[in-house]
Amino acid sequence: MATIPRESVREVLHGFLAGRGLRKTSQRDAIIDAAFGTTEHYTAEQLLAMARGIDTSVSRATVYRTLPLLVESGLLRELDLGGATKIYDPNFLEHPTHNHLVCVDCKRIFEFEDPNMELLGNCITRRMGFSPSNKTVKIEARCDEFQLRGSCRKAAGGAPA
Amino acid sequence: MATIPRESVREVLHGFLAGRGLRKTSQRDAIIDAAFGTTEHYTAEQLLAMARGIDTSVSRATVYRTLPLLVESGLLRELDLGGATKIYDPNFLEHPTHNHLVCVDCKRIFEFEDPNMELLGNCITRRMGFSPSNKTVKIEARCDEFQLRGSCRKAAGGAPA
DNA sequence: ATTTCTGCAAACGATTTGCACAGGG
DNA sequence: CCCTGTGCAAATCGTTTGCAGAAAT
Repeated sequence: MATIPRESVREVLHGFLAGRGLRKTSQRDAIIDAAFGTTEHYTAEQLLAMARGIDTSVSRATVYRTLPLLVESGLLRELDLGGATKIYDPNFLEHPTHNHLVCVDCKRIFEFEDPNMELLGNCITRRMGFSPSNKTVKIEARCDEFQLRGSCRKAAGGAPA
Repeated sequence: MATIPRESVREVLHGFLAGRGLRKTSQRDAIIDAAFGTTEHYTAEQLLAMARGIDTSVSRATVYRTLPLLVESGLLRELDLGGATKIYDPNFLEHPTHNHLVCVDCKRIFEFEDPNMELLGNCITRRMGFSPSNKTVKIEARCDEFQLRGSCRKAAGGAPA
């Protein structure tokens, strides 16, 4: 669960921005560092708080304007897990094909990676006459331990919703 | 692709409402008939239009208040396909485990059903110490035909986004 | 110098809600 | 009758955007 060196992520993004004629700014750097300085999921609002911890001048608007850039760069992934707000996941760099299980009891999000799921998705897509571009699997499930004990200790690996 | 007889869907929902101490009203009936009188996907706004085609007195608020009931009854499924608005899918009655492929070229939504996907999802869930409750697979993909010809005829089976 | 960025605050759009009356049981 | 359901319009809430000044190239 090690974080990717901030430096290299920054460099990649600086290249991405340059390629689009976009500029390198201190606010964007703060947002980038905040976005990839954790392996937890976060919302736009939470990212704003984290970025402000690095540079107090970062505004909400800039966060909302920067997030789509990070997503388009391919380094950050946007998740639609059902709630009203979008959730961002910085872990696709390390685990490009992982997916999510949401516990309906405690609402925590657990990540999983499964090569069979990946292969099967590709097969189905091709069989339908398409070329795979992006696959999203969301599993909602009840925690067995929670059912038995009324509480669970699965905290490790899971992020609160 | 036949629609389930409206009558039986209505009866099931009347039972569901009664079980909760909720009442049968003409507006709810219009919304139910509209919701299950098609196999196309729709948004809340589109359902409002369809319901008004049956009973002009149906209001937007009632549609928004009724939709969660239909979803909770298990007859209607809410989809988060990435857009700003939620999409509703009345086809889970006939195909309880189907999933969706969204064409990134034409934005159309195609449904598919695959028993292996179903089994694999269950396996992964159990392996993680959970009991499956609900699985959602969304595949975004490029249409091969569109890539070659610049247009495609896959309309059949697909609903426009 | 030229353009892109930024913060602010107002605008937006889908959805939710308070209210007073209508209507089901 | 009692209590839930309804339409209307206002309120919410996450997100987007117009603007004028600030900063990067």
